Amino acid sequence: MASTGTQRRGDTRQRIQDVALDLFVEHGYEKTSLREIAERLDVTKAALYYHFKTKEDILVSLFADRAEPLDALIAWGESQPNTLETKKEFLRRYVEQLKDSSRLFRFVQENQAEMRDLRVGETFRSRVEATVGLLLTPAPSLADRVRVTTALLSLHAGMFALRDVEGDDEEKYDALLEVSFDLLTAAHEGDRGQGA
Amino acid sequence: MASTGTQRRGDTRQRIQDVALDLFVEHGYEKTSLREIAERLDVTKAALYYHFKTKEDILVSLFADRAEPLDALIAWGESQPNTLETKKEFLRRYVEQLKDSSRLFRFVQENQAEMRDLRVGETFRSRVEATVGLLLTPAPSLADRVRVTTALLSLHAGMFALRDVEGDDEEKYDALLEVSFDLLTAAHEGDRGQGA
Amino acid sequence: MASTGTQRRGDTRQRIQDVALDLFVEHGYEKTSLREIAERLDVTKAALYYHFKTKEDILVSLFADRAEPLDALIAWGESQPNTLETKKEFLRRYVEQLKDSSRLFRFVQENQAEMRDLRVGETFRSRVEATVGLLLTPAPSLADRVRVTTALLSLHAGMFALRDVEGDDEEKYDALLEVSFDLLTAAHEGDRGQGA
Amino acid sequence: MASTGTQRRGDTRQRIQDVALDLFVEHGYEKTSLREIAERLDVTKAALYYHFKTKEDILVSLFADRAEPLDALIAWGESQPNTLETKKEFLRRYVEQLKDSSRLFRFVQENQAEMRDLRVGETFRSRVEATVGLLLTPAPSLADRVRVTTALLSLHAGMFALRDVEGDDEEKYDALLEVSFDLLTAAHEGDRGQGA
DNA sequence: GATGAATGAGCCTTCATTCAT
DNA sequence: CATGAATGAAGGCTCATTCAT
Repeated sequence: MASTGTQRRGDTRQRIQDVALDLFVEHGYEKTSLREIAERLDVTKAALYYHFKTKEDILVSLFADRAEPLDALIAWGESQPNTLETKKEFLRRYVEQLKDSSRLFRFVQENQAEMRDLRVGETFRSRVEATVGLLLTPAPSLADRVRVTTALLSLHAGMFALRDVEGDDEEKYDALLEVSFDLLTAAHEGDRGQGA
Repeated sequence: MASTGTQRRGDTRQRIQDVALDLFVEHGYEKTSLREIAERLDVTKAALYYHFKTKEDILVSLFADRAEPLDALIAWGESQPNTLETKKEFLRRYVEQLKDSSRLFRFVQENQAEMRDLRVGETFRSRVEATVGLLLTPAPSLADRVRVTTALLSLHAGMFALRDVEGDDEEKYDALLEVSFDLLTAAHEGDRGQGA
Repeated sequence: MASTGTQRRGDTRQRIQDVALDLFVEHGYEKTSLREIAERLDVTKAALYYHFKTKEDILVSLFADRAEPLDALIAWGESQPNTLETKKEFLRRYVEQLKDSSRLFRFVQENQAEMRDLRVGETFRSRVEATVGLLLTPAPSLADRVRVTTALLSLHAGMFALRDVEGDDEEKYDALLEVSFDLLTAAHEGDRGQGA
Repeated sequence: MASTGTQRRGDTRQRIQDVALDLFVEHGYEKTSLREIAERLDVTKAALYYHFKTKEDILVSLFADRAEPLDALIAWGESQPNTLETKKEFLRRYVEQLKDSSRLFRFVQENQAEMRDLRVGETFRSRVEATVGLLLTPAPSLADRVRVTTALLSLHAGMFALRDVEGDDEEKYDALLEVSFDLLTAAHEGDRGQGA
C-alpha cells in the first residue's frame, strides 16, 4: 500500500512528463536535453525512449493531457447563448484551467518561437482562435478584436508579468479577471468609443 | 563607383546583424546556428568571429544599437508632467519605436525563455519596468497596475497576435493604441470600476 | 572461446586509455586530438565521451589507475625505519613501478608544461614530494636535498636520456640505480664532502 | 629621439621574442596562441607575420639567439686538455649560461614533447650530446655515462625541482654545482664504486 | 521496463595563416 | 611597419536517437 519513499513504480511515464515540464519551463525546450531529464529522474536516456518516441513526443503528451478539459470548456462556451454573462463565466472557468496548468501555459508563453515549428503549436493556436471567436461579437470592429485578444493575452501573460509585484496569486488572478472583464464588456457593447 | 552585385564593403558587421536577426526571429535564438548565418552571408563561420566575440555577442549588439533611442524616450517621459496626455504621447512615440524595431521586439516576444538567461534580458526588463513606472499613478491599485501592464503587453504582442486578421499594419497599430489608451485612461482615473 | 579479429567487448574503456596514453606520449597531450584517438580505435568521438567526461578525464583516469601501487609503496616506506638500506630498498621498488608504468612516467617527463595546469599534476607532485621527504635525513643540507632530488630525477628521466646509448634496458636500470644509490648514500651520511 | 615611454620602435622583433618566450614558458608552446602574443604586445596578429614567417619561426629565433655563446663554450671545452679541472670549469661556465637563459632552458625542460617534433629540438639535442661527450672519459662505463648525464640533468632541471625549497637562487646554483662536481669526479676517476 | 554502448550530425569556438591596402 | 578582413581546418563537446540484451 505505502509507496517506498523514493521508489515509485509504474508512474515513470508521468514522472518523466513532470520533470520534463519543469525543465522545459526552467531552461526552455531547446536548451533542455534528454540527458538532463534522465539524470534528474535517475534513469538512463534510453529509458525515456521506452516511454516516448521522441523528445517532441514528450512535449506533445503534455499538451494532450490538458487538451480535453480545454476542449470541453470551448464546447460548453459554444453551446451557450452569446451573452456578456456567458462570456464572463467562460473567462472565469478559463482562468481556473490556467491555474491548473500554469506551468504549461507559462511554457507556451516563453517558448513561442518553438511553438511555431513544433506541430503542437498548431493545435494550441487553433484553440486560442476558437476562444477568441467565442468572445467576439459578430462582425466586430478591429478595435474590439484587439480588446478580446488583449483580454486573453492579459490572462495568459499576466501572472508572469506581475511576478515582481506584491500580493498573493489569488488577488492577482482577480485583478486580471477584472481588467479582462472591462475589455470584454467594451468589446461586447460595440465600439461606441469610451472616452466620449 | 557604386558597388554592384556582391557589394561587399565595410558593412559586413551590419550584414551579420541583419541576417542574424532575421534568423533569430525566424527559428529562434537557440535553433539558429552560426553556420546558417555564415552560409546566408556567404562567408565562413570564422568571419563571424572576427566581428563578434561570441554568438551571444551578436545578440547583444542588436540590443545595444536600439537601446539609445529607447533610453532617450524614457528620459523624455520622466521629464514631463505626469498627465494623461503625456502618457498618451509617450505611448504614441513608443509605438513608433516598436515599428522601427519590430523584428527585435518580435524576437523578445518569442524568445522569452532565452531572454531570461542571456544577460541581455536583464537590461531589457529594467527598461520595461521603467516604462511601467512612468505610466502608473502613484500608489496604484493592483487592477490599475494590471491595466498599465496589459496596455504595454498589448502593444508588444498585439501585432503578432493579429497576424491572421485582415487589415493593414497601420490600422492595426491604431487599434492597438486605441485600446491601450482606454486601459491607460482607466488606470489614470483610478479604479472606480467600469462595468458596475 | 577466444575472441578473434575485432575483439570488441566490454574493454572499450581500457582500450581508450591504452591508445590515448600511446598518443599522449607520442605527440604530447595538447597535440593529441580526440579524433585521432577515436580513429585509431575505429570508434566515433562520441564513443569516447560515453566513457570519459572530458579529454582531461582520460588523462586523470590514467593516473588514477596507477596511484594505488605508488601510494602503497610510499606507505610502506613511511612504516620502515629510516635506514640507508630501507631507502635503497625503496628505490629498488620504485624502479619496479617505473618499469611497470614507463609510458606514464615518460608522459610526465615530457609534458611538464601541461602537468602544471592539469590538476592531475598536483596529485603527482605531492607524491614526489612525499618520496623526497622519505629519502631525506632530518634537517638536510641544501646539497643533500639536491642529491636526493637528483637521484629521483635520474631515475625518472634517465631511461629517456639514455635512449641513444647501447645496452639493454635492464643494464640501464641497474646503472641508474647504482648512481642513485651513490647519491642517496652521500646524502644519508651527511655532507662531509666526498672528494676529501 | 628619446623613446616615449610605452612607445618603443624598431625593437618590435625583440619584444615579440620576449613576450613569446614568457608565454611559451607560462602556458607551453602549444597552448600559447599568436592572438595572445599579439594582444599582450598590443599589435595585431598580422604584425607578427611581418617579423616572423611562422609561429615555429619565433621559437627558432629564440634558440638561434642563444646558440652562439653555447657553441663558443663547447668549442672552448673541446680545445682544452681533458682534465677534471677543465670539466669543472666547463660546468661553471655552463651554469652561467643557464642563468642567462633560464627562461629558455625552462622552456626546453617543460616542453620536451614539442621539442621532439619542432626541428629546433634536433639542434638542441646535438649540443647536449656534444656536451656529454666532452665530460665523459674515453670508453666510459655505463654507470659513468649515467653520472655525467645526471650531472647535466641536475643542472637543467634542478632549479625547477628546487622551486619550493627555501634559499636564494645563488645558493641553489652552488649546491647543484657541488653535486654535479661529485658526479663528474666519480665519473672521471672511473667506477671504482663509492659505497663499497 | 530499462540499460549499456554507440553513432552521426552538428554545435560554438579557436587556430595559424594570408593578402590587399 | 602594420592593419583589417577573412579563410580552412580543426578542436572539444553535446545532442537526439538506436538497438541488442
